[in-house]
Amino acid sequence: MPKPPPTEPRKQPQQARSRALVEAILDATERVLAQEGLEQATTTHVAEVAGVSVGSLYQYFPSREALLAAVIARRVDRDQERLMAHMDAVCSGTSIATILRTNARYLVDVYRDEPALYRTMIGEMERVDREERVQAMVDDAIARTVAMLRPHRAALPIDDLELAVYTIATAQLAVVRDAARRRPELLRGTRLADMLGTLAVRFFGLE
Amino acid sequence: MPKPPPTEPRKQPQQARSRALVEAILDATERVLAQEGLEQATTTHVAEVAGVSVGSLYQYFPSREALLAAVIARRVDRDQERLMAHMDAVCSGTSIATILRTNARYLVDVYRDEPALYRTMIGEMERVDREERVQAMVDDAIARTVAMLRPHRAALPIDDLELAVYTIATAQLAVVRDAARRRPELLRGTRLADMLGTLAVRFFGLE
Amino acid sequence: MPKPPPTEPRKQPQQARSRALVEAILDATERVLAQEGLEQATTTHVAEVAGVSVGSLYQYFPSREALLAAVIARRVDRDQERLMAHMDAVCSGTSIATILRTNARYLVDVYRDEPALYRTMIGEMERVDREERVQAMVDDAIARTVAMLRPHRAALPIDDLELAVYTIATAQLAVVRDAARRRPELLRGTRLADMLGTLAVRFFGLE
Amino acid sequence: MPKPPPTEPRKQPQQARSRALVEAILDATERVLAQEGLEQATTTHVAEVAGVSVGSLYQYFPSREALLAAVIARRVDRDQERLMAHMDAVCSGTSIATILRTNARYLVDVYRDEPALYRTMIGEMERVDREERVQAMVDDAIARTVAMLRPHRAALPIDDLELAVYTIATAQLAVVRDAARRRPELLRGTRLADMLGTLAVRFFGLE
DNA sequence: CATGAATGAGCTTTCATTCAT
DNA sequence: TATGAATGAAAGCTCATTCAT
Repeated sequence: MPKPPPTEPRKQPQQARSRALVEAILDATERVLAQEGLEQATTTHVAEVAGVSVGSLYQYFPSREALLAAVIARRVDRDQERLMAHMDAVCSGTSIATILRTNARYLVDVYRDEPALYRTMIGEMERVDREERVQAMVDDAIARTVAMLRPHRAALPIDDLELAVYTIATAQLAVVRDAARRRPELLRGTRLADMLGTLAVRFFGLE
Repeated sequence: MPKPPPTEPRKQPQQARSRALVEAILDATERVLAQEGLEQATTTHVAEVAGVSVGSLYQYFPSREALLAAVIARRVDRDQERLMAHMDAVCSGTSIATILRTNARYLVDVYRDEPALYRTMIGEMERVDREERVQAMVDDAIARTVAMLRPHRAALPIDDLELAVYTIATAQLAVVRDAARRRPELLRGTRLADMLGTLAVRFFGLE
Repeated sequence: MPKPPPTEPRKQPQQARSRALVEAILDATERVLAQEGLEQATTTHVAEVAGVSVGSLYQYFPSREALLAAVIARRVDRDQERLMAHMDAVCSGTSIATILRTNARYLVDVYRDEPALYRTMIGEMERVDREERVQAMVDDAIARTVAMLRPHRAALPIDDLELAVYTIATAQLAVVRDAARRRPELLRGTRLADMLGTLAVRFFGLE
Repeated sequence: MPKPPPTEPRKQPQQARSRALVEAILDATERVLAQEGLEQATTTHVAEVAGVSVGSLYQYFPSREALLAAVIARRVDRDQERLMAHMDAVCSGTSIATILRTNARYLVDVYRDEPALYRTMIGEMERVDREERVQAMVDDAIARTVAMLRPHRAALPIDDLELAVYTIATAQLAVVRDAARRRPELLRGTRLADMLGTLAVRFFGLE
């Protein structure tokens, strides 16, 4: 039997060639996940789609599990980067209400591109890398928002600020994910983003 | 085929026995899903845990897929029943705000019992029974809420009532599910339920 | 695991009821073999078609193997009876050529009724009951024919009479079986029977 | 997929290796069929006997069915080749009687080598590859013989030439097969072949 | 390093057979 | 005795993983 699979990335590919290979494999995995689903994402098939051999795949990913984790990690990192960059850019010199509304709009943006991929991945996200990255990203976003709101705490009709931010963040994220899966058309326009902005703004009694 | 003896509740005994077996198998499946995850929910293992043979399992469920679908169906049916019963009971003679708050509390109740199970199941729910039950239940709940709010429409600071209710319902459900998965302790107290109630109430400008 | 299955008939059902049951089961088996094929002839399915429980089936047939053997045995016995009766009836007071021709016609008759059944059974016949009945029947028929021809031995252009009869008997049987499987329409008319008669007659230099 | 090095007989080495494996598996299957019978010819067991893993077996044969079909196909192809080569060689410049006799001898040759294998295979042949190869081979042989005899039609005491050839061909084939199964010793000498030759010759009134 | 044929544990599913009722 | 639910061995097949080339 195959040994219990390690999950850590096998190496840090520093060479450009390796990096390119890793990216190609991750891209192929995303493509398969998005178009054919989790069950079809076998190592052989992914390698095939990536145009490399299974052996090469295993050179960079010690197990299927690790491959899936890496796909998720990459997505999450990208999303986080975008989100954080956005929050940094926006956090200075605007009203909190505006910030909350812009954030909501941004969140919708992130999920708009690849609804099919997210549909498949969201389920796996929890399982594969639960404690690590996704968690961290969300928690980081929550922490930043808490930090942002803390100065205005007194003015807000909120007891437990941390819980409130967790609630609203989770709510927004979940609605976007649900829409990605079941109502992708909602991601196209502005209405959902507006609604999520309003949700936050009213929740914090800002309007 | 020989008939059962003409006196007696006809096939009650067999049916009772069968029913018990089916329940035992479903229970075992839930246990495995909750404690060991989807991949470990093999037909052999589930049968083992249920204390029956694989053969018996297949007597009642034509395939692994069908078994998983049945687990979900049972859960969803139960939850829906509880939720609907609750909504019926509550909808008369109280303020809308109170209704929204009570609903939130109830939603939390439903998910409190088996967080680990829902953690695993939620991913599968989409895949196995997406269009049918889960969908129907959520949509039904949304429809009821829309119906309830429509009379007060003019007073609400809401453009698209249907979208608003979808948003808030999805948000509440998702937060509860997320909590079930990642912060089960939140389901124990009242704070999360209160927060979700407040989320809805403020969103509809009712307070 | 099921024990190595016995093949002997479990009991000699002397009571009429039992006998009827056995016949019903054998009939059902033939029907299933003819219409659905060997693979579908599972014990459960046969029992179902026969309108009895599997348990009852096992009361009379100790194994599936035994059941199939019994079906074949019954067929063979019947065919043999018919054939022998025919040969007895025909053997007195006619020319050998006529006898051979009539035999051929009779052989075709036997296989005409249930081509689909024979199609399935012929393959099994060899396997299930090879040495016992089919063999015995053929050998008996050969012996009778040899006996019939021996007096005229001198007049026949044949060295090894036994081998010659084996050859012609096997040939006729095989052609009929092949026709039953692949050209059932040939069994309808007289042409095939005539041809087989001619085959024998000419082989023995009788015409 | 990376290309093989541009010099060298391209994929010859792999193909040679694969081919050897395929042959090994087919050989093993024949051995199992001959010595243990159809039911024992499970994919696992065949792989074991061939000294490869099940996985490898499935790399080359998509299913058990396909494996059995391949065994039969290989046998039939070989036999057909031999038979056709023989008929071509023999058909010029001899009397028809001689041709018929030689053919019979040849037919016996083909079945002499592996009686046990044929015993098992003959049953399967019908089922697995009925319409395709076996049929084609027999029909081809019949067609050739018909063609050969047609010029002498007037001289033959035969009405329906096609039916006559079908009859004699089927008869000869069946007798040989029956002998392969039940009287393998008959295949050793010349007597059976002579008898079958005589059968044909006399049937066509050639002697 | 890359390759992809080879491996084999383990999954889903079937069905002959038994035995408590 | 008849029943048919229960059993579990064993089949066909897949796919993550390895390693000789």
